[in-house]
Amino acid sequence: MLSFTQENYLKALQKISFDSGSEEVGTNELATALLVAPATANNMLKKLKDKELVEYEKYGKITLTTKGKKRALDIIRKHRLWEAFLYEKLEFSWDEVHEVAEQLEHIQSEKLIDKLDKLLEFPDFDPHGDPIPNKEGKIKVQVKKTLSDVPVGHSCKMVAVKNDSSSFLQYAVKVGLELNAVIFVVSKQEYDATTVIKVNGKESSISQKFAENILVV
Amino acid sequence: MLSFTQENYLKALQKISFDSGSEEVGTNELATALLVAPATANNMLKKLKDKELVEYEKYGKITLTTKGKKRALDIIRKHRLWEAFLYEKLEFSWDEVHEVAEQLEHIQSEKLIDKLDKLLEFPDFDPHGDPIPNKEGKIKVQVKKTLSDVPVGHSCKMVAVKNDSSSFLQYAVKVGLELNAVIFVVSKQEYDATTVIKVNGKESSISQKFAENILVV
DNA sequence: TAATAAAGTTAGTGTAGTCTAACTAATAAA
DNA sequence: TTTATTAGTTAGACTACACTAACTTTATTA
Repeated sequence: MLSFTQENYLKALQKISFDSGSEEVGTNELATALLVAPATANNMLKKLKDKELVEYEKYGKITLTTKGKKRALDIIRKHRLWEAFLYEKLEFSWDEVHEVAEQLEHIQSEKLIDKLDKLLEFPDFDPHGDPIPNKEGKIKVQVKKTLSDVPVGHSCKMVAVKNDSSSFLQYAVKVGLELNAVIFVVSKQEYDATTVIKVNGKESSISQKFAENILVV
Repeated sequence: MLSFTQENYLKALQKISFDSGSEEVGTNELATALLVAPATANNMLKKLKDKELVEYEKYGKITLTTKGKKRALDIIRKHRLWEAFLYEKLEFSWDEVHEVAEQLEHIQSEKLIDKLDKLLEFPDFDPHGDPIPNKEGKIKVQVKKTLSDVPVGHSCKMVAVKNDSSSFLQYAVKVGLELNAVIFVVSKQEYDATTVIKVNGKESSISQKFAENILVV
């Protein structure tokens, strides 16, 4: 049985290694992600090693074991299914789902998750466009590029965001962006790549930085 | 902010005083209900007193303050709404809802509960027939008698159970009983009040003890 | 390659919630 | 009304998770 806290450590490890594209994670990196002191993370790592959830030697890098990865993906699955539920069934907005799902992901009940999955008709992606792992931990991949890659005069469909911060999400909502929104690229500034887009007939000007955080197909 | 554990203490206090019909609760009684040692309960009581959630003097009885009672009813509200959700929307059976609701009741999000309430169309009772307090902690009462009070030859409708143990609930399911089931009292033994009932055309013989735990109108 | 900076570890503390063992107060029974 | 029983309390210890301060190892860079 894993504690709440231990589940969060596994999830953070999976998220960091996924985001960085590397299996190996450092202690400080983990501590920063979890907003704890490095000593705290170090301490927990010993326990996770005893439980054979991580591979880790003194002064070395941390990797999840197969078992650890399975558990982490299971938590991520629950998190994203709950996000989908809040968005689809309870009228939560895009930027509100994450916080509540952080709590709901720790509920222990296989039946609950299976039924939720069924109620939502087995979704492959959550409201942020992130893939929902299936029961075996398999993830559907979708080829994505960022909005900044789309040439002037072309259209695309938004499928995900790279950034979960609520300020980012709220700004996205403001310019009319939501999952599956159709975006037309009107023009692009040569100098700093500031882009004018049209969403639902409404034109907005967005920075390159913002465009790089919008994933499209 | 209350911890998980502290919420459970408040809920237990409310439940005990409701069940016994008296405001006053003893330390051992509380400890027994929570499956902890009396010393543990005593220890926690001091903290709850500091937070002005309970009234309590050394060697005296425990009562919830207005503030404590409000918090307790809020948790009970959440518990019962989740039970209703699991039963109505996720195909959980009668005897499965309690365990999962014990976890879900601690989720912190007013919006979540309001939306859940709306999704369920503002129910007054949970799947066990227990009343769901409204946002202000008000409870709808329903006049109830037990199945053992119904005379031979009469019918009644089941609205609640007095006992939540899973063995009891499973036996209830076995004889065809569920919320709103129509029960016809076929006959009653003079000696020990063993009763024969008919539910959905199926006859079963039940003990007096069992009949006393079924609430009907 | 030696000095410095960054990353990681250890030791010692604190808080929340739990326990057992030993005690005291209140209540019931002889 | 004295004694026995039950209820409640205190003291001390343990585990999980967090911290800070001081230290060690590894990596960087001058």
